[in-house]
Amino acid sequence: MSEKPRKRDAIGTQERILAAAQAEFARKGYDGARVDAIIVRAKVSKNLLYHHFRSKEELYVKVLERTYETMRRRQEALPLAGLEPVEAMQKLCEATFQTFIEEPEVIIMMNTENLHRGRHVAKSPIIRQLYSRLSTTMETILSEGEKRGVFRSGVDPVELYISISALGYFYLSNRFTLSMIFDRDLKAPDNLERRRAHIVDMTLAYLTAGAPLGQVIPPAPSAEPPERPAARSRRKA
Amino acid sequence: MSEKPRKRDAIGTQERILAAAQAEFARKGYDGARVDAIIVRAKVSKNLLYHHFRSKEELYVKVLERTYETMRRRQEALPLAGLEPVEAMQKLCEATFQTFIEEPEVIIMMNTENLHRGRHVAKSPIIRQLYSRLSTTMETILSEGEKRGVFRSGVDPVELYISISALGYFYLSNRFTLSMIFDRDLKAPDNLERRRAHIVDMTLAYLTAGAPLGQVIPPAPSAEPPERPAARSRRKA
Amino acid sequence: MSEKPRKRDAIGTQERILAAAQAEFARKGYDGARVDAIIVRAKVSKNLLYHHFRSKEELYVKVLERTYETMRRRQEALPLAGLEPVEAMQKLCEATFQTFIEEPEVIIMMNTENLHRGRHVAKSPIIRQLYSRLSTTMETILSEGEKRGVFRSGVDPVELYISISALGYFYLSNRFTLSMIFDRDLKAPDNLERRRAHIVDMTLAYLTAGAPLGQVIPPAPSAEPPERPAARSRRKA
Amino acid sequence: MSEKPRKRDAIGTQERILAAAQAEFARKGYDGARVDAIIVRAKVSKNLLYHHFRSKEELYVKVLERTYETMRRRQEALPLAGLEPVEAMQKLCEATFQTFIEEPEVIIMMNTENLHRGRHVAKSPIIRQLYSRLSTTMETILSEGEKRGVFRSGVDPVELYISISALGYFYLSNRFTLSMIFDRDLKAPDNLERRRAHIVDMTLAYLTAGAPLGQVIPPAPSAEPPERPAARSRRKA
DNA sequence: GATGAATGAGGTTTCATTCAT
DNA sequence: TATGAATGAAACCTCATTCAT
Repeated sequence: MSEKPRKRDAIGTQERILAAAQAEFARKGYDGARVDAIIVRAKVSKNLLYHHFRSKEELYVKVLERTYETMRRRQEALPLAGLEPVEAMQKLCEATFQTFIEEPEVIIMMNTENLHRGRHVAKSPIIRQLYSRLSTTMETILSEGEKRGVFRSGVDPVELYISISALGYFYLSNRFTLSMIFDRDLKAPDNLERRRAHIVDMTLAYLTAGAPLGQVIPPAPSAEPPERPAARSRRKA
Repeated sequence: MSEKPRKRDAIGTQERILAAAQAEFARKGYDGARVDAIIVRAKVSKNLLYHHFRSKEELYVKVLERTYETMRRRQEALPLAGLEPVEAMQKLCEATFQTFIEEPEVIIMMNTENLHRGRHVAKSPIIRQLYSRLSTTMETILSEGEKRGVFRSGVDPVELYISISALGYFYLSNRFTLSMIFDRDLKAPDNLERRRAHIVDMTLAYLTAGAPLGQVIPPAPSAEPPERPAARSRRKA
Repeated sequence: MSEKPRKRDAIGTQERILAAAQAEFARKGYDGARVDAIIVRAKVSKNLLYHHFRSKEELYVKVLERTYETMRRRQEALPLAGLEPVEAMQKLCEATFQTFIEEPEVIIMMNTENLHRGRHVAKSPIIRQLYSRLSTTMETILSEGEKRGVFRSGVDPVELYISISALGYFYLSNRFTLSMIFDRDLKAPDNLERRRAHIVDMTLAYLTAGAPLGQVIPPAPSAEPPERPAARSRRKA
Repeated sequence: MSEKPRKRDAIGTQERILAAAQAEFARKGYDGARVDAIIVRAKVSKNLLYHHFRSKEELYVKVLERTYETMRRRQEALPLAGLEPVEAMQKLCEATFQTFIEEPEVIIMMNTENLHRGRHVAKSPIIRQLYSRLSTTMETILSEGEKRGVFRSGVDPVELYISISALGYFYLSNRFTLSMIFDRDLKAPDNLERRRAHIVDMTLAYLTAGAPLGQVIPPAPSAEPPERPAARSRRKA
């Protein structure tokens, strides 16, 4: 990041271009992004960009793949093994939200891709892999919770995953209009904290409602949300 | 709507332009939209468009306001008065989801506006009004539920509203990438039905968890989701 | 040509662009031609060119069609009716050569089109028409000559037409390299004159060889080659 | 030709580059040719190409010289000595046509060079040589024919050479547009055969017309046109 | 009021060529 | 020597907007 660009360093150059492209696409979307802005940011000449990437679209696809790769990496890095189902689910919710907070390009890249009706993901084989590992994780937690009687049965893991993502993603992706409507700065640390708790709350309430062992007391938030300064609970028991 | 365009019919012309613009913006976003495509769709001359709207941006803002107006209208049309809190909340969830299904431009307009960091909503006074009425509705239902002991207390209506929206909005807005990842056609009628129920389920589970009267049995879906054929329950007690 | 461009004169503008494009394409071929050079010559802005013609290629096709149209017009303008076969054939040869001299863009446009393997002519319906009229003319002359016993029989009109064209076209199209090789300025008036006579000579020698009435004495060149100062005969009887 | 490229084999490398360049220039002309396409075809690095040839233009000139050299070689290889004038002339016509058929790059290289108004030939001393030998051949045949009374006198050898070339060159160089216009595949073997005979026919008709011994019976085509199956006469006496 | 010709600025892409490694 | 990264210049094309008719 702080290394000065070396000459004739193809990999480094490509990295710089990709980083610049990611920043630009994540600020402006595909159509709003400007190749000129990317080359300025990457400190390369226009032709060099086209030497490494055939077109704006190819560059965009590469950035998109990187975005999915980022998400996959974070999901795989989640240490859930050995946790109780409730705690594991809580950590999963928090980590999902945290990813959207810390990798804001994810949201715009996905919005952009969906604006284009998934045209590019459809072609990229890399992306399908994303869910394979996640799916296993999710199913393990759910079946363990069910076995122990703390989760209801019959939960559709896909619906649940979509919901967990939705609760954090939408909050962040639409924060500008929502902030206007509700006159509340959704990015303020306190509000992020509250949202994090709310997401966990809704998810666990859903999973434990009607479970054999009945409603669990929602746990306190995990002591340290990943990679962020300590958060304080505002939750009542 | 079916009247043929008359000359000197400024309102009709403006309407046609707005409708065309909405269609174009809702397909391509702001940057992807083309003024030329709008005039072709609206069957007007370029000059006429610029006569009625000063610029692409102003036209976009007008469409954006229309979008919010649509949402406001639908919210006001919701007949919730006199319903029990649980049923009212259920209907509110379903109606919210239904709006996103039936007015798909809402999603892209809002994504686009948030891509632009809410630059335009900020300037438009019309938009702030959206929540005023909704807020009252929501608070009425929540306090009534609390009073009757069927909802927990201390629910933040803003968080809840965001969540209810999120659960439907994200599902639809990201359906292209999600469909790829999960290999499931999220727009298929059956899947929409399941999603509708899931949203109600999560919302009510959250509200009733820890409520004095304990977990309520989630009600069957409302007999007729707005403008759609009857839906059947797939839920277990 | 000497009119100054009027504003908002679509036809005039298109004409100016086409004329400029013809000049540029006829100087440089398709790949060597520069859109920038065309707009400078036509005194229009780049965007205006693209307003009237969708692309460089479409512009090229339009010029190509014009070229064929020019040839067709000249062929139809040929007053051959009522002439003796020998004289008619002589005039046809001379007129063909004269066309290549006076419309030099014809040669480069056709060379260019053939360099591109006829990709554009293939798509243009206009061009096939070229031969229909010519074919009739040619067959009339040939059969009349045969009937009168001055031309041999069994002449293939297509081969003959190709030959008549070839004798003038190649001389002009390859005049730069030929001039080098032979150290003779092929465009000099005297040399053009000699060539014109040679073409007539070869053609008539071919047609009259073995004809019933035997070898005719080649006639003196027509008094006035179309639009050119009088030519003198250098031929021996 | 079938040797695999060795390192340090400058000649082989140069040859490969030239062959690739010839193929590329002969397909696309000078402006349409791409240096990148040449290096890919030649399987050399960009630097190597520029090491051996200073520029695209120099490379083009080298290819052009090769093209002329090819023609010169073929002309010198023609075994005309000892033949009767009529037969010699027939063989010369056929060989000329055959060269254009078998070395198709000749046509595009010359068209290209003439498109550029002979700029490069002008500088190259090699090219002037082309005609020196040809000239002798031609004059020998003509004077012998004249002496024997089978050819007319006063024939301009330059005009005649241009005509003989023209009759074959134009037929092939413009075959795409001509094929369209006449709806006849000019490259089909039968049509090539007819053309070959037609060229001989026209040439001999011209030379023998008005010769002291009168019109000769055009001879049957030479038994074996170079590298092609026997051709049959279609001519009537 | 309606048409579409005209424009300036800027978009993406290409090409021959050079040069560090 | 061989590779392919790097470059400057310029290519074709697009877009929102204005303005004569």
